[in-house]
Amino acid sequence: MTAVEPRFDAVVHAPPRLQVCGLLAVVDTMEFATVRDQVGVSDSVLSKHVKQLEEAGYVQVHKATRASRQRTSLSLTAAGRTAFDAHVAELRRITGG
Amino acid sequence: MTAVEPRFDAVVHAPPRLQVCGLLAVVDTMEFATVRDQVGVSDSVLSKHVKQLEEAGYVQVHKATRASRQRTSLSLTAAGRTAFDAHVAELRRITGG
DNA sequence: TCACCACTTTCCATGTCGGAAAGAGTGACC
DNA sequence: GGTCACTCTTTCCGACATGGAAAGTGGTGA
Repeated sequence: MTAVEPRFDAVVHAPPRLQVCGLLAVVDTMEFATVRDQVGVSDSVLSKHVKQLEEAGYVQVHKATRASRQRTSLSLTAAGRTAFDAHVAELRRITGG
Repeated sequence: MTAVEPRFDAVVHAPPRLQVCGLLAVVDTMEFATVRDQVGVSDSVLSKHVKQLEEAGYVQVHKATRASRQRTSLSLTAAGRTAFDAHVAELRRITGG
């Protein structure tokens, strides 16, 4: 088991973003609408949180036209995975792993 | 391993309060000053967070005069332990246990 | 061109947060 | 009794985060 350096990350910690990261951590990619439904927030709220994750360099947004419909898919970047893993490690440390 | 029902708790989730709960979860009691130093916040900030935990019924505040000094010790209540455990379970669920 | 879809952005009202500083309660000391 | 020190508490404040509603944007098809 590789030890990740525990590191608290406020961008990741906010509930909706923690959920987004948690979802993206176990898949290569997930569609915007799917994430929105899983997290249970509105379009605008998810869009704003995704923007923050994107600006932090944690999430990559990929827009594509699929089946003649605009589809946005999200994925964790390497930095995002690192930050998420480090934050989870910190949560475990705090909560007594 | 008893399964605690995962339940997100905003009162517990805030970083300083999560740390306080994490500390109190592994001891019977801890002094205010010790918690303050461990968490790394000022008196006023800790006082305010403790108040929130107290009002939620999660932390019990016990004031005593020890060695001719006022000493306040904190401890988790049963409700506090339940809420903390449930929140930790929810964090594990979100972050992929 | 117009309607539509899938987000984005703006606007706004509310809530939270921490720092600084004043306040309060208790015991010690003279 | 009065003053001081210690240990929190409370108040005041500005900064920032958050979500809902609604308007806006860009691409697509009729």
